[in-house]
Amino acid sequence: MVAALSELPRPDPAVEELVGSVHGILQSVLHRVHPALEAERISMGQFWALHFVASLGSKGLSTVARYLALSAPSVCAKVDELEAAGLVVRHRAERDRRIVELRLTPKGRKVEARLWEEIATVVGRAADDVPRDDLATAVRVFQDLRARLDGATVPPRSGA
Amino acid sequence: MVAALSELPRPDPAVEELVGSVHGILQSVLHRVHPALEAERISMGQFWALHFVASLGSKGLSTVARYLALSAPSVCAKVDELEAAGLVVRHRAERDRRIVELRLTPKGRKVEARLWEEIATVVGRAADDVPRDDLATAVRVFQDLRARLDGATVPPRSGA
DNA sequence: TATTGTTATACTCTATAACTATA
DNA sequence: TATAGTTATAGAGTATAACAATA
Repeated sequence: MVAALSELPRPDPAVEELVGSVHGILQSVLHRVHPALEAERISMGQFWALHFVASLGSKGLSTVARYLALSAPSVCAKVDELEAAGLVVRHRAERDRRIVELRLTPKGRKVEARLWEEIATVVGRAADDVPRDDLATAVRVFQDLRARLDGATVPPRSGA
Repeated sequence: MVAALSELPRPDPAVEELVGSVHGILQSVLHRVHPALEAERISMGQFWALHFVASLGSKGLSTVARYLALSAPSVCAKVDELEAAGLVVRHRAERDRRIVELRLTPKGRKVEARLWEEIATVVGRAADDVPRDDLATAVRVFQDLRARLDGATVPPRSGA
């Protein structure tokens, strides 16, 4: 039993620290932004959908679904809600009429901007006394990591 | 309309980049770890509960709930499952018999270790060519941010 | 045939309210 | 009276399967 445990030493503590911190931060931030989301009458999931529709720029629904790591039907339902709220519009692409392109409405852009403003305030306050260089390094490291992780984008979800 | 938009400039782009990257990374990582979770027969939520039970060291259920940013009943249900799976044990504290302390079983420790090993592998692979110093800086920045954000731990959830 | 999106349906997760027991 | 935990129940969120339209 003891032997079995020693065959499973804690892996690189830096990784656990990093992932644990990341998880904790994201939770804290999103938790604090919750009131702002309620004020805009949208859910967390809708916010991230809005974010990817905005940042991917007129891509099809399934592309957005892939970035959200959600199934197409889930995203389809979310888009229904965002469309009903007047934040997003669908329209068929001409060159391939199977594809439904998504775009933010002006209202959608405003809502997204307000929410990022809120997040920036929360994070900015916490990052207040973090040296600018260190913060810039952290941003760069995370962009690199994301690029590397997204690079071999996870296949739809093949088992194991 | 244009004027209204210009009153809402994109906030500090570094913050949006950072939070966006963090969100993307966490999603990628957790998505990739999904098969390992399935192999251990536990859900993502159960994994994080396991993590906090392990890292908080014999704290009560509601403390764990606060760290998970979940309601007590939700965590209570999760602990039921973890206990049924033989990963966690409950026992009443003697000094205050209202409190239910939580601890990992040896099996729970092994499962947690294996999953962190998997996460470390995934992240480690992506972090392969990131300079060690930069990675260390990122870890430090995130620990600071988390400490700052957790510091004024979000109250139970007062509206607005 | 393969792909994009949608609809129908069931399951998991989470929360609020009400209850028990300790303090 | 207040706090820790549990039970009961309802609501979001998500997935899989089956379908429609287009390539």
